[in-house]
Amino acid sequence: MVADVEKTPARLTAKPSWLLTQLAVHAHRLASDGFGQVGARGYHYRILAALEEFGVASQAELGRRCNMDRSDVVAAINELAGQGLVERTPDPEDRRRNLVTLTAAGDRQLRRLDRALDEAQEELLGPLAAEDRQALTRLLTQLLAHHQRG
Amino acid sequence: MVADVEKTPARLTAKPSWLLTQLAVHAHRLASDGFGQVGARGYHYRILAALEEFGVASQAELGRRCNMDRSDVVAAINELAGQGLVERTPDPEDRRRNLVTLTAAGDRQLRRLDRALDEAQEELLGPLAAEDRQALTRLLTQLLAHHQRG
DNA sequence: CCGTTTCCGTTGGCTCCACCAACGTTGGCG
DNA sequence: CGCCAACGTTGGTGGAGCCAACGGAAACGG
Repeated sequence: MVADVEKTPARLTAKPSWLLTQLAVHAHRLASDGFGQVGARGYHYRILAALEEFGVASQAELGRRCNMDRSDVVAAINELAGQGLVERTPDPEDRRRNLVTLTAAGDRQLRRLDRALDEAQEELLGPLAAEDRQALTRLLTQLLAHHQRG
Repeated sequence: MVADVEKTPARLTAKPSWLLTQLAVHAHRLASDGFGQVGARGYHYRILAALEEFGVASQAELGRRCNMDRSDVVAAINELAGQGLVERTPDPEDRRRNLVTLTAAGDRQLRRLDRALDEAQEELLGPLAAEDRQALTRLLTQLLAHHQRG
């Protein structure tokens, strides 16, 4: 048993974009598993979080806040409303808009998802010291901010 | 023009997993655009890179090296072979296997993709100083290594 | 030696996330 | 008023990561 390591090409492992996307796969899997155990996905969490933090909002607003396409917001809200986690009512002051509100059940679900995500977070950062976690967060935040403008 | 910033929820922006996956979206888009201009996608690059670095390999080997599912390797190699970038021949010493070889055209394509990816890389890391790039790479590598064992 | 287990390639299917185009409705503005 | 912009909705695309199942082929164990 020579082990035959089967390493992945240096061309890949050397590129930050590879590291980033591969690690994102793990991050996504961890978060997804946590969400899945509560019967939700990423899109649902994003919307619930936005509603909790900023209150009632139109679907378009939610899309902009959560970095989601309008059409995906529609689908996600259909599902959330179907579970009674969210209410969709026409805006009397602008009949183009729908006002989306967080229900009490939605708030409870959000808290469950928060717990699940926190666990995923711990597992993701696993071996990193607090100092390293902070450095990583800083660098990622900096880069993300840059790419959201340009 | 009040700008109406429409910030994204702190619940999201505070989590490394959010930063990671969102930034990965940008990274993926940059790389994908580059690849697309040469008529390829990520899976193609991975396989060409593995072949160049380690030489002839079976499909299963390629899958393990590039972190791809066997079935996805099949599809990617169909496409690469269709473009003459790769050759698939049965292994005379193990009739279960196919041996995949990089052609001269494949090698040229790989170099084109390398250039495209290097540009994407530059754009991705944009505002980061060399020191920060190094730190980021180190942290990501460390985390990725951890998650590929467990 | 034969049966079981493992490996390989292939087909077909699924989910999530990110997008895009088009349409009808509605508001706002020149 | 007429035009344009915004909104919600429908329907569709594509990449990437998976999983289940199959038949053929090799390896292994009794």
